Amino acid sequence: MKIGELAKRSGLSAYTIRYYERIGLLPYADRDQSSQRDYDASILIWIEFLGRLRTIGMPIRDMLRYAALRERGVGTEMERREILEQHRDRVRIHAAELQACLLVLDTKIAGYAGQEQRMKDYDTPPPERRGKPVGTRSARTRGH
Amino acid sequence: MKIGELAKRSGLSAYTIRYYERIGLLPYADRDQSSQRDYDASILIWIEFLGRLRTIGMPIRDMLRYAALRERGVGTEMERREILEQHRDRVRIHAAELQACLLVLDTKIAGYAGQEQRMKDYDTPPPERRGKPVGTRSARTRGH
DNA sequence: ATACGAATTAGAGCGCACTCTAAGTCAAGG
DNA sequence: CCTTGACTTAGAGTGCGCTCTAATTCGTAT
Repeated sequence: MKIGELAKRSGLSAYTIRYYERIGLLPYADRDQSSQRDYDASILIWIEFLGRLRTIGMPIRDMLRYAALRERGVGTEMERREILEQHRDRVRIHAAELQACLLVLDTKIAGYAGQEQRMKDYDTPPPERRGKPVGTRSARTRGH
Repeated sequence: MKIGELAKRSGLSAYTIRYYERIGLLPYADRDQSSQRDYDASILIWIEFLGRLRTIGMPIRDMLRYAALRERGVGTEMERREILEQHRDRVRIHAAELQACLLVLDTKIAGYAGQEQRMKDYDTPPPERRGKPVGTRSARTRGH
């Protein structure tokens, strides 16, 4: 399979595939006689897995650590598991924050819906409106 | 309240507060005689709300649309609600994808856990290992 | 008086994850 | 033969959301 075909099948662009190879997320691909990459379908499983890591927001630097361990193969299972577990736990926390925010948002939307035509300059309708310890972002998101 | 105090209370850095004002996310703040920003505590409610939008991953350009409508005040409720609803729906979809990925990840982690010392070069342990339509990222994430 | 800390501005820089350009090679079809 | 289109490389550019620098001005404490 050449890169165009892999791009179609994986959903990544050819640019991204080359980029991933460059940085080490994808293993260096064999080239044919005219130095074009020739892929085995098995790479799709790895790309699919990477896609999942991306969906859950794992930074590329962590995927790289994982990819490096995977290349080393046997004996690296524990470390790989740890990477996965750590990120999973971060995601669970983030997902909970997300749900909390969605809940508040729904209340606000309901507020707007219940107002239809009227409403003054209130930006925060009926419910909620104490407010003291402000701030919602998670530790890993904040940079300082 | 000066910017340092607001920074502490809001969790944003002073840099970020100035940046938000610059781009229009925060209203232009009154300055005192020595042109230092002087904030009213009420701004915290707005910042808290922005924090929530950020937590749910709303891009700044959408927050800006919302902020502009809010500045215009009365008569913009419907549009504001639409912005919120649209993003909420996107987030719900993303959250579902997240859950699906977490599930698969948990299976994989369990696989590693159940292997402890052994395991060959399998990167994808016991369960799963068909694989055909690859690709997990959501429409808004993909750029092509 | 002066030193300190906290603020101001314009604008540069950063980290991330791509995304694209330019210039060139190559195989297959008309 | 020659065009077409898919590929190759190195490296530049993009969009996002901050984050920081430099130079300067204040108000306050010693």
